[in-house]
Order: sequence, then structure tokens, then C-alpha cells
Amino acid sequence: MNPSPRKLEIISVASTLFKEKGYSAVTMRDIAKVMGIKAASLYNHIKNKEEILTFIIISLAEEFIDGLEKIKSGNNDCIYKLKQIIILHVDISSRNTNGMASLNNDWMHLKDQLNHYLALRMEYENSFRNIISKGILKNEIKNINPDIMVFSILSTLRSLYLWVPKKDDMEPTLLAANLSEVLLKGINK
Amino acid sequence: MNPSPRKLEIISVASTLFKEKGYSAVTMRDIAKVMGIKAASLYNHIKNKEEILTFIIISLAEEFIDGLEKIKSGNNDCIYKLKQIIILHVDISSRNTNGMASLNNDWMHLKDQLNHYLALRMEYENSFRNIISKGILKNEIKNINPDIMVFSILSTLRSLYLWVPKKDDMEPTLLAANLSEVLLKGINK
DNA sequence: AACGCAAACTAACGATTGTTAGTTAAAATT
DNA sequence: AATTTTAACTAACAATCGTTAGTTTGCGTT
Repeated sequence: MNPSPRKLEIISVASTLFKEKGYSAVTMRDIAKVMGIKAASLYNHIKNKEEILTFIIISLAEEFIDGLEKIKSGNNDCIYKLKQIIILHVDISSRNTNGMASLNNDWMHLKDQLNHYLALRMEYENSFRNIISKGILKNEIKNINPDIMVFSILSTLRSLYLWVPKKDDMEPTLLAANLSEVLLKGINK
Repeated sequence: MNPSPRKLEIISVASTLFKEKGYSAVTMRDIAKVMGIKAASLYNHIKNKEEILTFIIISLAEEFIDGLEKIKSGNNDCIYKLKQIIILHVDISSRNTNGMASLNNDWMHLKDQLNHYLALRMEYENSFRNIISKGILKNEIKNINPDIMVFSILSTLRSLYLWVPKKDDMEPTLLAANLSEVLLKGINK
């Protein structure tokens, strides 16, 4: 059963509030007020508060997993794959600046799906590290601790949701290109 | 009046819990339980919950401002200053992995000191951007949008608090050196 | 015209929240 | 030895939390 339009509306409003104050500080009455209805009416559309958070986080996490799967399966060199990953993050983050806040900061409030989320995240980070490690072996990437490179790049990409809205005049394509330059080749001339 | 040892103990316990679940999800009873006392007893040492958060965030923010001030005043080239900034972040983050979580994620729950915090943050980011911009003028740094470079580097540095505890075997000095290499010169060979 | 249903409502629930008031016991100071 | 201070306690407060139950309203279908 697909989520009804009204349910998606609630999830969208909730995402905005979750980004502003975090999941725990947002009440059902807060969400209802923005929707222009009473808190109890929300329960005609959703099971409970947790379901909203779960939907936001899991659907985004799966979008990342699917995107990375396609990139992995392509027969390209590591640098090209990393550029594709950067594009993937710019794309998803630009389209979901609110939801990305929950994915980054509120995942620990998941209950039923917490382990599922943690598994997806580990899978993602492992795949990322594998790409880097292969790049080192093939002499495309510097021989530095791969963990540091994964951490560094992923930290920047995970923060995009905060930054993209402040630069909404900037084309996602241009942003991804500039980011590739900075992340892959550094800023030093 | 300096904070008493007991007060610092409460703040330390609170920092740990704030990192785990976020400020809003942590109750005074949670903090008290870890301290081995009742919630009401906390108020012999602190004014209220907000004071704990304020102390954590403002003292860290001022530590960053002071550190950056010293780096700015030195008569060194931009690349050297950036390396010093990286060392500053590794140092402060390593010594305050818990508090850094609040600085990054819970600042919006400040009340009295919210504007003060925002002013400090803006000051910090402006100084950072100035260093980059000067580096571009002096031809030490690539001529890419400085905002992107500030965002990229700062995002990584701000995430250190999450990463350092997982790599506590790694020397802060070595971590800073590797990070400098990755952030300034990139990963591409 | 009668019916069914989706989506809103009012009212309330038990639990939990941050915090205050007043008390007690031990330690430090006089 | 007497007194003040510190830091814990019990008990309770009003407010707010997520959520449920039962009711009403209006629209689309029969």
C-alpha cells in the first residue's frame, strides 16, 4: 500500500520541523498546527510518531544504497566512481534537505528499524571504503589510511543538506563539479 | 565564580548523554541516574537544564574563537594557517568528543545565549573564509568558490568528534597530518 | 434519498517533563 | 561545642507528552 498524498504531506511537514529542532523536540501538536488540524487527526493517516521518522530515514537510506549499487556495478575507474558518488549525494541532498537532517541526526531514535538502518549504513560505508582501497591498489589514489579518506569525503557529503539551501542559486551540476575538484584534488595550488 | 568540581561532573555526564540521544531526549532524571542521585539534587549545583547546554556550547565556541584568533595573528602563509586550523580542530575535538556533539547539533536549543552563539559562529566562518580568500589572491590556493572550500573543510572538521573515538589508537598528531594531506592536496594521485 | 467512508473533531488518559519547596544528615567553619 | 554550609533527600506541582475513544461532518457512490 503506497502512502496517501495526505500522509506524504504530514511526513514533509514533519521533516521540516525535525530539521529545525530535531525529532525529540518536535511534538505531534507542532506537526498538526502546521498542517492546520488537531494532533489526534494525524492518526487517521499515520500509525504513530515513530512511523514518520522511520519512513524518512529508511527511504533515504535505501535511495543511497540503490545509487551506490549502480555506481559499483559500472565498469569504471575509482576516480570516476567517486565523482558519481559525489553527484549522488548532491542529487539526493538537494531534493531532500529536510529529510537528510533526520538521516544524519535522528537515526538513534529509531526502534523497530534501528538495526536495519545500521546495517544499511555499514554496507554503504564498506562499499565506499572498498572503492577507495581498490583505487590505492591500482595506484589511482594516494596511499593514505583509507578510513581517513572515507571519513573526510563522507563528512562533507553528509553535511550538504545544511549547505545546499543556503546556495540554492547554485546549479547542482556546478556544485558537484566544484566539490569533485576540492575533494579529489584538494585546494592547494 | 568558577564551576565547582561537582558541577563539572554533572556537565560531563550530561555531555555524554547529549551525544547519545541529543539534548531534547535527555531528561534531568537520566542525568541524575548516571550521577547516582535524584533529579532534584542536581539543582543544588546547576540553575536549570539550559545552563548545562549553554556551558557546554559557549565554552567550546570560545575555545575555537581564541584558537583561531592566535592563528590569524601569526605572520604565516595561508596554507600554514589552514594546517594550524586543522590541528586546532583535532585537538579540541579529541579532548571534547561529547561536548562537540552539542555544539554541532543542539545549539538551536539555546535561549539566552543563542544570539551570542550565532555571532561567534559567524565570526569564525568569516575568519576562515578570509584566510582562504587571501590564499587565492596570493596564488597559494586554487581559484574556486571560497564558500565551497570553507564548507568542505569545515564539514570534515566538524565531524571529527564522531570519528576520533572510533580511532582512539591513532595519534592526534598523525591524524592531523593525514587530514592536512587529504584536505589540502586531495586524494587523487 | 440513503448509505458508506475518509478525515476532521472534542475530550480525555496515564506517563513523563523540568522544576520548586521543605527536610535531613553530614561536613566544614567558627 | 555551636553554628553554618553543602548536598543529598522526599514529595509534589503544573505543563506537556504521545496516543486512544468516540463523535461529527461532508463528499462520492449507490
